[in-house]
Amino acid sequence: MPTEYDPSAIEAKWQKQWEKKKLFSVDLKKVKDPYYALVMFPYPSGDRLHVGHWYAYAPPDSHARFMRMRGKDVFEPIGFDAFGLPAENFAIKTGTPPEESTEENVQTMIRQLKRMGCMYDWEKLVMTSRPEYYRWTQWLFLKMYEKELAYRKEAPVNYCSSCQTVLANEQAQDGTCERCGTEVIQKPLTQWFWKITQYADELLEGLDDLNWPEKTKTMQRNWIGKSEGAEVEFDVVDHDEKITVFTTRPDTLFGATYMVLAPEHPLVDMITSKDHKGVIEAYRKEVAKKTELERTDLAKVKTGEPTGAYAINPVNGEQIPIWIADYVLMGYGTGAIMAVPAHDERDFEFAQMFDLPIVEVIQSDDITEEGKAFCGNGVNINSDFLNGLQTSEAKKRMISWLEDEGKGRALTNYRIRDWLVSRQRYWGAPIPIVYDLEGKPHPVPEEHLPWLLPTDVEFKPKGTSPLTGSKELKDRVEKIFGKGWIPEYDTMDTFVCSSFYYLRYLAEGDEKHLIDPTIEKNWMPVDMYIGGPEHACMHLIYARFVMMALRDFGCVSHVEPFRQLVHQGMITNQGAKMSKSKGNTVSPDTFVERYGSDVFRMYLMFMGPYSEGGDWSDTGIKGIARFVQKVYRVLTTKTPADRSAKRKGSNKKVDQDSAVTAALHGTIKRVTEDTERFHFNTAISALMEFLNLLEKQEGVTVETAQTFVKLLAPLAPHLSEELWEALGGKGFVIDQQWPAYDPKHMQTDTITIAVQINGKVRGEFQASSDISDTDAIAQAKELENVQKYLAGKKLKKEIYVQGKLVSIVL
RNA sequence: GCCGCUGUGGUGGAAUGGUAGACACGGGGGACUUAAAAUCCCCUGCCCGAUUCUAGGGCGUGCUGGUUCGAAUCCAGCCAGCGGCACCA
Repeated sequence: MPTEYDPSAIEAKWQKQWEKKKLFSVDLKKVKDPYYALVMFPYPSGDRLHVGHWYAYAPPDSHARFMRMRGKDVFEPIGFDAFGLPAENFAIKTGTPPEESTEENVQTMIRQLKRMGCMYDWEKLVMTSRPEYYRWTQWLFLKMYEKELAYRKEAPVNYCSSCQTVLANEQAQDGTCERCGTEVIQKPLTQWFWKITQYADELLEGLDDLNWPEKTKTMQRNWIGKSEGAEVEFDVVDHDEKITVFTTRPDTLFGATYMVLAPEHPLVDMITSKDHKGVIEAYRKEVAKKTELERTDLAKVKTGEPTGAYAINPVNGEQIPIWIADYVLMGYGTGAIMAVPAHDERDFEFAQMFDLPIVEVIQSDDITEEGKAFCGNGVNINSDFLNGLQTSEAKKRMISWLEDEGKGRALTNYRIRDWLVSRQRYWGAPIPIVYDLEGKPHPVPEEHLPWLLPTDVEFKPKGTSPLTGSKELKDRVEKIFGKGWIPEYDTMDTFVCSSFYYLRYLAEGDEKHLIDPTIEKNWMPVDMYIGGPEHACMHLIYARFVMMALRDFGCVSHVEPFRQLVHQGMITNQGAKMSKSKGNTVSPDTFVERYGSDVFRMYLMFMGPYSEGGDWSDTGIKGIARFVQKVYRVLTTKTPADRSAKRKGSNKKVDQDSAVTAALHGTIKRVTEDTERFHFNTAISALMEFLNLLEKQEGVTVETAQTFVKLLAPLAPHLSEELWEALGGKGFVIDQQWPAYDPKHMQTDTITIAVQINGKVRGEFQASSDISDTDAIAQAKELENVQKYLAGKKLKKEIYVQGKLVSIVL
C-alpha cells in the first residue's frame, strides 16, 4: 500500500464508481425522508470555472453529503440559466448563434463541474434555453395572462442612439452606454408587466416564517416598502380638478401649509396660472435634462417654482399655494404631496428656502432640535377636533373624518413596482402573444407551445427587438392566425426562467405538467437554498411571487419555495475582490491539477465561515495538502495490519487510551455542530487536532479510524472513499450513518483548573473531574504562587466554576 | 443621511460571560540529505526579567467609559471599513 495519496488517479476512480452505481440519482417517487439541497444554477459562460463557482458549489455539496449521512434522501440537482446577454453579445461580435455557443459552453462546464465530485443528479439537468424548458416559461406567461396578472403598459427603456439598441439596466449604469459611452436616453415603449404588487402583502408576511438571513429579509421588506396612511383630496381654487395625495401622517393635515406636485404631474399644465407658465415650463425643462443620479442626489439644495394656483385644505378651508418641485417623485404615491413643514424634514427645508408658513400641530416632550422639523409622535395642537389626541389616535380620527366627508380614505402604499418582463433582446424565451389586425393581443394557444425562438435573425442591433427581422416567425404567425397578424417581438426577462426552475428539476422532463402534484407535495419547499446575497431583491422575490401565483392557479401546494437560505461570502485575493480587469483572479485548474479537488474545496472551506467568505492564499492551500497526506499516512500505517473486516475477532487488539476516546467524541460533536451551521473551517480544525493526537499514539483502532473517515467524508469525498475501502469498510462511506457522540465519553478523569486572583490568572492545578467546590477552592489556595498573593490579605469572595476555574477576590 | 454587518498576532482565522490567539499559513532554529524538494522536531502577540534559559511580572481583541469576582463577548457613546437603501411623502 502506498503511503502517499495520489489524488488524480483516486478521484477519477471514485467519480467513475459513483456514476456506475448511480449513487446520486434519486427516484423522486420512492423516498422516505426527502431533503432538497439546491444551489443557484450557473450561467454557462465560456470561461473556465473560477474560484467563485467552486465556492458556490463545493461547500454546499459537503453540507448535502452530511445530510445524506444523517439519513436524509438528498436530491442535489444542477442546471443552467442559459438565456441572457453575454451569449447574445458574443453572437453580435462573432456571428456564432447563441444556441451554438451556449450548448458548447454547457458541455465544457459539465465536464469541469464533474471534476468537483459533487453529488449532482445529472439525469435531472435543466437548461432554460432549450425548447422543452422554455415551453414552461411561456406556459407561465399564458397563465399569468389568463388570470389577468399580465398586462401591457407604456414604460421607458434605456436606449443608446449610437448603438441603436435598447440597453439592459446593467448595460446602462451611470447613464452612459456600456459599449460606446454615449449618453443613454429614455424611450417610451409598450411592454408587458406582471402584477407582483398584488402579492405585496403576502410577500411581506411570508418572510416572518422563513429561515433566511435577517439581513436578506430586511432587504425584501424595504424593497416591498409597505406604508400605511391615507389618501386625501384637495380642491383647487377656480378649477374643477382635484389633487389627490398620499400621506402616512393624516394627523398633521391641519399643519399642511402648501402642496407640491412632481414636475411631470399631469395636472401641472391645467392649473398653472398664466403669469407663471413661463417659469414653470423652464423649470420642467431643466428637470427633464437632469439625469436620475443628479435628481436623487440628497446633498443638493432643493429647488421649485410656484404655479400661482391654490388648493383648499379640506380640514380648515384655508387656501394654500401649489408648487412644483423635483423632490416630489412621480413614481411614488400619487406624484403629489401635502407639505407639512413643521413635521417633515424635506418640507421644512423647502419652506425655509422659499419662506413658506410653518404651523406646528404636534407637541412632544422629546426635545425638538432648533431649526429642524419634529417628525416623531406626540399630542395634537392647533388641530380643532384632533387637539389633545395621541398621534395613533389622531390618525384614526382624521381618516374617519375624511371618509365621512368624502375627502379621502385609508390607504396602504407599496414601494414595489410591477415586474416588467419584456426585453428587447434575442436570446430569451419569446413572449407567446400575437396581435390581430387592430393590434389587440391574443395568447398563443397552449398547443403551439413551445413557441419557438426563430433562428433567421440578424444579431446586429438596428433599433428594434431582434425578432422583428425574422421571416420565419412572421410566416408562422400568419399561417396559424391569419394574414396581417403579427407576433410579439420581445422576449422575457431571464428572471422569469429562473423563477420556477426548482420545480422543473422535480418534473424530470414531464411534457404534460409543470410538475407532478404528489412530487411537489413531497419535495417542496427546497430545504436548503444556497446562493449569493446579490439576489436578495430580484430572483429571490420573483421566485416567491411565482410560487404564490402557481398556488393560486392550483399547480402547487406550497406557498414559499425556499425554507432555508444561506448566502456564501466572497473569496478575495489580498483583500480585494477578484476580477478580470484587476488581473487578480485565481484559476482553480492549476491547484486542482496539483492537489486534487478534495484539497482545493477543503481549503476554500478552511478559509473562514461559509457566509463570510475568505481571503485566498497560494501558500495557505499547502496546509490542507499536508493534512490530507497526513490523514492518509496516519490512518493507513497506525491501524492494525490484519484489519480485514472478514476476519473479525482476529485483530491484534490496539488499546485505546481514554483520552483518545474522549477526544474522539468531542471531535464528533464539534464536526457535527460546525458542519450543520456551515462553519466548515472549525470542523476541519477539529479533525486536524484529532489527527495530531492520533499521530502521537502507538496505534489506532480500526473503529476510531473508520469514524474519522466518516467525519471527513462530507469534506473530502474522494479521499474518504479511498480510506474507507483501505480500512475494510463495506460499501461506500457516503452511505454510512453519521457517527453519534456520547457526552459520557467526552469526560476525562483529570481536568486542569485555573486559579484567578482578582480576575488575573495566577496558577493552575490538576484535579479529578468530580472535585467538589470546597476541595477545589482549598486546593487552589495551596498553590505556591497563590499563597504569595494571599499572604496577610482578607478574602472577600471565592467562586468555583465547575470544571473551569477558581476565582478568589481579595 | 438612514438601516445592517464587521473590527482579535506578520497573514487567514478560533474563542459569544470563565486560562485570548485553537487550527493553519508565513517566519526563525535544528534533524535527515552530496544537494534540493518532501518529511520530522523545537520556538514564534508585544515588553520587562531574579541567580543564564525560565520561574515570575506588565501590557494586549478599533477608541472612551460602564456593568461583573471575571468582558474579545453584555451596555452606552465614538472612530474606521464593507454592504444595502437613498428626497418613498
